[in-house]
Amino acid sequence: MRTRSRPRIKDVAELAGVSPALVSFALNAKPYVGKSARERIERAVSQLGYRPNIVAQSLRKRRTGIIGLVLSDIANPFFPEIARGIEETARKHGFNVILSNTDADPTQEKNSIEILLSRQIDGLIITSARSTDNLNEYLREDCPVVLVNRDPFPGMFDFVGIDNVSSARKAVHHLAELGHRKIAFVEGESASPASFGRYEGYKVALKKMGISLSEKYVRIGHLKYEGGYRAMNSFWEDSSRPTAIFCANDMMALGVIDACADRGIRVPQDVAVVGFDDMWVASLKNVQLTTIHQPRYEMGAKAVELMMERIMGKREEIRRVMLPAELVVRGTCGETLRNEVYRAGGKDGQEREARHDRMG
Amino acid sequence: MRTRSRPRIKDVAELAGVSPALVSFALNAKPYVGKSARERIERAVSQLGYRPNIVAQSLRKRRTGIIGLVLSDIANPFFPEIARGIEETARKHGFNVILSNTDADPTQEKNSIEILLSRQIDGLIITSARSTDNLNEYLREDCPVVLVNRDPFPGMFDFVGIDNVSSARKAVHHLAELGHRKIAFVEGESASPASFGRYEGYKVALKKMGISLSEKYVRIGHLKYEGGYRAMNSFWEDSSRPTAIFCANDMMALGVIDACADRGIRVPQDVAVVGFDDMWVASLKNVQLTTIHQPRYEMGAKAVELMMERIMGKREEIRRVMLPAELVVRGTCGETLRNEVYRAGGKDGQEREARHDRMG
DNA sequence: TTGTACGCGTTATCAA
DNA sequence: TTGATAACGCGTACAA
Repeated sequence: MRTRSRPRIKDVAELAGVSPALVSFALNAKPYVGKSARERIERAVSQLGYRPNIVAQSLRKRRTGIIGLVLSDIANPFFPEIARGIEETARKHGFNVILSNTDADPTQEKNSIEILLSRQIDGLIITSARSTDNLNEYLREDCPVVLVNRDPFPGMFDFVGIDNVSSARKAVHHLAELGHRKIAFVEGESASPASFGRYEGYKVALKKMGISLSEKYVRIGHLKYEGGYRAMNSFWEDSSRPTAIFCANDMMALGVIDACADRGIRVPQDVAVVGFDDMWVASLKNVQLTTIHQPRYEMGAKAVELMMERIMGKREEIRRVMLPAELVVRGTCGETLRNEVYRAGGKDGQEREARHDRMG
Repeated sequence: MRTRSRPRIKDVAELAGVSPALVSFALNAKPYVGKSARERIERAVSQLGYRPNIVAQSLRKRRTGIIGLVLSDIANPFFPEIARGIEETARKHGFNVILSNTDADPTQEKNSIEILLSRQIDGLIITSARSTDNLNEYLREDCPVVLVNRDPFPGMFDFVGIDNVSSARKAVHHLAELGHRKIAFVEGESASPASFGRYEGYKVALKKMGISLSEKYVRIGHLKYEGGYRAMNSFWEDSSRPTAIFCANDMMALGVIDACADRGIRVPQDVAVVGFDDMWVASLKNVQLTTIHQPRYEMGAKAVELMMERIMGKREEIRRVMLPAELVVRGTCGETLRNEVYRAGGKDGQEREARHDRMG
């Protein structure tokens, strides 16, 4: 049995003996509302349990207070922390977030974005866009767009990410300094500018260390666990056996490590492995993956900050924000087993703790 | 420079030489719209790039097509797959999802729900509600509620979850069958009915196997990694050394395992460990955690199905749906190292693969 | 097939 | 300064 429909502003106005407009003014803390009227209105509001209808507000104000978040799959461990940063920061600014998964399907992505625009969202955040996406279409839309993690069309949209080239360079440089000369690379996917940047960094580091680049040490793993697993097997079967493997993400590194386990190859004694992302699994004692830490929460939070500047009309020019990404040395690169180097304090500390929390 | 504001239905009507009402009929595939008019309308729509304003639609139709999803923290590895199941299924039904994190803070939760109700959401899904939450308040609201994972007030709301008692019983029974008599339990938190159910199952299994319950084998780990870590240390320091440890979730099991690693205790040779949830980490070769598989994607999907029945007014009575949760035997319980038992095929297969995917 | 009221607040105009 | 009235945002539903 449904209860009576929700009270409207008119009901409040009648109960308080004023006009609806005055109720609106009072609720929006506008000036020029008499004290006695204000009090009667407040009483009426709480008596009726009145809550303004945000849909009606949105229609009139031409602002919904909703940000659309488009990503391929929230169940992919890379995204949840970004989403967290986005949602929490948006909420602090009085915005809500609509989540939309695209399965990395361009058609699906287009559909999602169309619907979000129909919903009159105030801003659109797209994470891990690919160069094959037709984002140009949305340039003309009256809705600010911020990209996170990947920037397939640099200079066209606001962007938050990290410097993939220099981060990858750091990782490979570290391996080289440990004495490795046969350093392999497991690439992600070609449509990902992030993955491509990491390949660049790999090449730059090799060059700087005087190591010649060889195709036989490069595989594509499509950013997936299975891809890393296959890449590792492929290295061994081709007898192109590297002593170190740098992977464009942690997922592939885990695949590499598991392939090693199946073949009885010891990590790091026989092969050093380095990943990229610093998923929370990486810090488990049974994993101890050396990797590049991506500040995912902060990426999300910063994306919303950029979005707010746009929504408030405070900025016109495109901004590209690069957050620091640091090498986290753990066990799999063979230097210091079970030694974890983290920069201390700050938001990052909180974040780490939150990661190990879970409700059952 | 903003482009012209988006076209309205009036613009389409004028261009097509018909009334706005007819455009509305045509777009909503209502019958009795003349062929020529229909064609002119379609042309006008595509020429102007018209998209109906869903906010206006929502106001008039008294339906927003939005489902609110309230959870403590999307970055907590337990939730993303549930969220995925919810979002994907909702999308298939033409609904969008607003995501709201509460940090398990009742005040924050209340705020979130109030705002969602103000947004006139058509349904509310709450995952991992606690007995301390004041959900009763929302019973009177004109908005269907479905709970997922935890059901603090059985019979008051629709619910989707698993049978925690029998699942836990299965896990403990398995350990007992392997010969263990000193089986410890690391509990989650008292406000969680799910965690409580697992404790019940633990006790039932012990009784059935003729093992007496002892307080010294029970600890509280608050569902966190650190809690599991501390619990394990506590067992050893108290000299109350169990030969097997059943944890109310995987996160705590990982903490237990890491504590073992730090103390040189071998898993499973010295201590068998069993978790609960089957997070994707559990299947890594370096983890191999025996655990109870929770069909999280399906829980989310089913929650939306229940919600749709409510929204369509097809059902009045409360439903409690219990999905099957199975024991997945891996390495940490010592029976069969590196043997993974999964039921084959079905949605679950897809899900597993998706889990190992990630965009970089 | 069209005119018009309506959903529910906000904002501009006007009156006291 | 304080308040009321009416138009408006944009589609939809119903009577005509």
